[in-house]
Amino acid sequence: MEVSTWKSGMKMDVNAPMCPSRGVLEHVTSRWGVLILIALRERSYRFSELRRHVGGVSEKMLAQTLQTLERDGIVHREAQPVIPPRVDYSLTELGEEAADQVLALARWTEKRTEAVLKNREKHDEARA
Amino acid sequence: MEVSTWKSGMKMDVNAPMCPSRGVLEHVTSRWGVLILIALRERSYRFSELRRHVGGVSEKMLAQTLQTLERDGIVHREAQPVIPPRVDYSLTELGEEAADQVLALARWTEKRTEAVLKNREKHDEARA
DNA sequence: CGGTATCCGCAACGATACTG
DNA sequence: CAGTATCGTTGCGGATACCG
Repeated sequence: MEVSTWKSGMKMDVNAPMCPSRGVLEHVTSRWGVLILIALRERSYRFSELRRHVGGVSEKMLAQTLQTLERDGIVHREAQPVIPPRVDYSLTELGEEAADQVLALARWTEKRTEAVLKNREKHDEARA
Repeated sequence: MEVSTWKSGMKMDVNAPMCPSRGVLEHVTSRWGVLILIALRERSYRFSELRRHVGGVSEKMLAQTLQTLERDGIVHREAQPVIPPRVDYSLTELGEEAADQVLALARWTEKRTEAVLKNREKHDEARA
């Protein structure tokens, strides 16, 4: 598995990585990207609905993350020309594949969170 | 899948989330966490070796990320009392599980990066 | 070699106000 | 309702220096 193409002496611009897959990976593993993918895997959501379902995300970050994922062809945006406006977000086929992977990771995390918490306690008291 | 326990009107502190699994998820999906897990899944690495293998990471961020993952019980740190110092990093059992999930996601990303790039082009020219 | 400590700039982020 | 615009802050992350 190729992780990097960086060589010492090269100028490394992380936001325009020579390894473009790293950029894609960062989009789907981004803080809100992960939660959006998991939510949309169940069903499509409207903007505000999604904002409520994913707790703690600002309007700005939700819009921004959705735009990024739409540009990547992972999220599909369907705006209906009605008043008041109605916009539905859903996963593309590509997005469903991504969401499956992300969900597997999230499920593992949930299953193992208790173990991680125990480890933190042990580690902290060992240090004290 | 429970994504959030946030309710409107609650004070939401994202760094001490009511849903602790979100914190764990953010550690393993963090920018360098992902790449470290993938590297360590192959074999154990020494500090500088790991730094070279994961291109573009600063000493500070590498140390910081490793400490976080060690505290979570995902990475094992073994320091040998020799001169010059030698420290090896490897995955715990918990870490191997995590790395498997992350690797699956990374593999998917690599397989689909081309498709994403095409989508970006189409999306950008549609906007122009 | 394998870190820690310190400084600091800048992009990311959140809150708020506003618009179609 | 579904965003954009603006602004203020924060904390991520790089650079550098130093230590055991």
